[in-house]
Amino acid sequence: MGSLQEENNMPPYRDEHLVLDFREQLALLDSQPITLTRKEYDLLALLVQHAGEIIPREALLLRVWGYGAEIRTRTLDVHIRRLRKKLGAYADQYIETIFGIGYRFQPFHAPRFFQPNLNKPAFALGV
Amino acid sequence: MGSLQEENNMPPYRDEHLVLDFREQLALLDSQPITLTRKEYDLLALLVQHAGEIIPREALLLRVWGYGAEIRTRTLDVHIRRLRKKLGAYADQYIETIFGIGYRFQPFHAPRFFQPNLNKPAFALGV
DNA sequence: GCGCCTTTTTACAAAGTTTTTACAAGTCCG
DNA sequence: CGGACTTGTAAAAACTTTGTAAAAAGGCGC
Repeated sequence: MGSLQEENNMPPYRDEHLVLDFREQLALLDSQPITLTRKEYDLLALLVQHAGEIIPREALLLRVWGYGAEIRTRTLDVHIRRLRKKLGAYADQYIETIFGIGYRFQPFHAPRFFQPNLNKPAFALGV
Repeated sequence: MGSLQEENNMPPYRDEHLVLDFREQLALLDSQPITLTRKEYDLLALLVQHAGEIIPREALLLRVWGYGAEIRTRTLDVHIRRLRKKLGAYADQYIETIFGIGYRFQPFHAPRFFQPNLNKPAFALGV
C-alpha cells in the first residue's frame, strides 16, 4: 500500500511553474500548493523523475500499482486525467500522451528541440 | 508508560491564542487554562513541538502510546477529537488532518500554505 | 468495594480516494 | 473513408480512512 517514495532523497524538481518536492511529497504550481492524493503523487513523481523520457503504460502500471501485464484497467488514464486537471493551464505542456505506448513528462520550457541522450535507454523503465 | 515530557526544557510555545508550557505541562487558550489529561497533553505537545510538520499516525502511536505498527486502534482519533474540542473555535486551524498519513499542528496565523523547508526531513519522526 | 476520572474499544456515519463502467473521441493504417 | 484499437471523460460503485457518540474497561484514592 505504501507510497513509492518512502525513502526518496532526490533533490526537488523545479521549473518555471512547477516544484515537486520528493521529500515532502508536496507540489507547488506557480507557488501554490496543489494537493495530490497518494496515487496521483506517485504517478507524477515517477513521470517527473524521468522527465523527457517516454514511460510505457505497462511500466507505470507496474511501478505505481504493482500490476502485471495481464491486468486490464483504466485507472491509469483516470489518474492522468486528474493530474492534468490539477496542473491546470500547463497540463498539456507537461504531460504528453504517446499514443500506443505511454506518457511523457516534459519540463516547462524544455529545450525547443529535445536532444536525445544516446546513453540512455530509448524508453525509461523498459518492461 | 510515563509522560513523554518528563524532562522537557523547551521554551514554551506561544502564538496569538495558545500557550503550551512544556515544563509546567500547562496550556492556555486565550489566557484561560485548559485542562488536558496526560495523553491529551502528550499528544498535543508532540504535535506542537513539530509545528508545521506532518506527523504520521504511526509515529504518533509509537511516541505517545508505544504502539508498534501491528496494533490497530482508534484511540488516536479519539484523542485528536478531544483535543480539538478543547481547542474550541481554533481547532481546525490548529490541527490538520493529512488524509492517509497523519496530522499536523499549524501555528496560528501560519502562512496559509506552509513553505517547505528543504533542509528538513520529509516527515517529522519518520517511521 | 465504590465513585470518579481517564483511556480504549466498538459500532456506525461521514468524508475522501481509487477503480470500474460506459461511452465519446482520437489515432493508425488498410 | 472505415474499422480496429487506444485514450479521454464523467459518473457510479467500491473501497479506505477518519470522525463521532456511546459503552466498556482501566486506574486511583478513599
